Amino acid sequence: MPRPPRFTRDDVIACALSIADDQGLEAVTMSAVAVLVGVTPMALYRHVDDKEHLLDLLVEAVLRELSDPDDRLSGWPRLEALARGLRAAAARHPNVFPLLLQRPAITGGSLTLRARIRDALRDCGIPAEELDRGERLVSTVALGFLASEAGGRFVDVPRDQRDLDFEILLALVHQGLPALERAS
Amino acid sequence: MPRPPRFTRDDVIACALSIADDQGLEAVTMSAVAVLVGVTPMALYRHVDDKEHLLDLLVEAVLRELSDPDDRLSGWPRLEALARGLRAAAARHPNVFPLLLQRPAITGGSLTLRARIRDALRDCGIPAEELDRGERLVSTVALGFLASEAGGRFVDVPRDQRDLDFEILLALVHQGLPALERAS
DNA sequence: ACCTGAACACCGTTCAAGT
DNA sequence: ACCTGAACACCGTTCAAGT
Repeated sequence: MPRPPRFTRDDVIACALSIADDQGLEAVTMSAVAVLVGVTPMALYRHVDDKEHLLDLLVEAVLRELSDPDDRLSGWPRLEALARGLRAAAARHPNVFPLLLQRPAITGGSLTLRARIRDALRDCGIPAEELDRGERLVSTVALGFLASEAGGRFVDVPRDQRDLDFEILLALVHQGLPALERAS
Repeated sequence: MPRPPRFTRDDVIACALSIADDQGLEAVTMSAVAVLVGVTPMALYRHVDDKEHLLDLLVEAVLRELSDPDDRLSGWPRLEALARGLRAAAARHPNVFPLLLQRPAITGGSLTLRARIRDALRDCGIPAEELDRGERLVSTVALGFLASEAGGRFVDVPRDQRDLDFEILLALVHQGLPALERAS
């Protein structure tokens, strides 16, 4: 007997994300998610391969929140806007963010983020053959800082100090871009 | 009846580390460690508070492997040597390394690492009031890259390219140091 | 077609009991 | 004092059965 599904994959993701935000990643258990969806844990497997898959979807959901880059910006300001958008997403979902560093960036959301970074770098004058490396360096520096911040490595550092840290890091990358051109 | 202990905390750490190296972090289960020690899982709790504590000890063990900085080096070369030493440790224990970003750096090993970085920065001419920030930035950049590398985010990037990435990252920080002096 | 109940293998951890 | 057996609460996951 065909029956209409009672919930969607997006429901699962939304519930898992809210648990992660409220109580941390380790609270994201299949049965906790199921309770929030209003269903038994086994029903989740209709929409999700397994727990690892669910975590990947969580990362995707966070990346999908990134707003499209402002078209009026170009070059360095555009790259900077990307970085600030990423930091805002990290602030909204600090518990999910460390996952970004843990798995290869091959899903849709992280691929488009990487493409956006490369576009901005090209716009900054980085030669085509250095775009891949530039993207790796920029995202490594950004994710390193943001994962540190989200992961609590800076808990004892006041907020305004961390804000300044971030600005300095941006300046560091900005002034380092010309060196990237020379690298090849 | 007093009895001599059959194993030490260091035995537990060594076994856990070898499991992590060989089969990954998720294979480090209390019972897997116990099997390798040659004892029941419950016996581990004599030497370790709980599993989280064991993971902290694992991080400590990796940090303790870092060799003392070469006294003949000073200034930037010394900082560079620290970074290369850290990368070598990450290469030996890629599965443990992502943990470094996950918890506050307040244990013995990471405190001495931080102190060494600050010492090297002072030696580079960074003013005293900027040493803390300098340490945060340097370790963030380094850990971000190394955790990315260890975590497999660069699996599809050939080794020699990653080596070059690392050199460029070092150069970026090197040339950015003067900006740090001006920050205050 | 969708969801569930029952069941399985595994996990971390406690505590009283054995030596 | 040190280790273990038994037990507990919890985990992810499967599969046949219900609707």
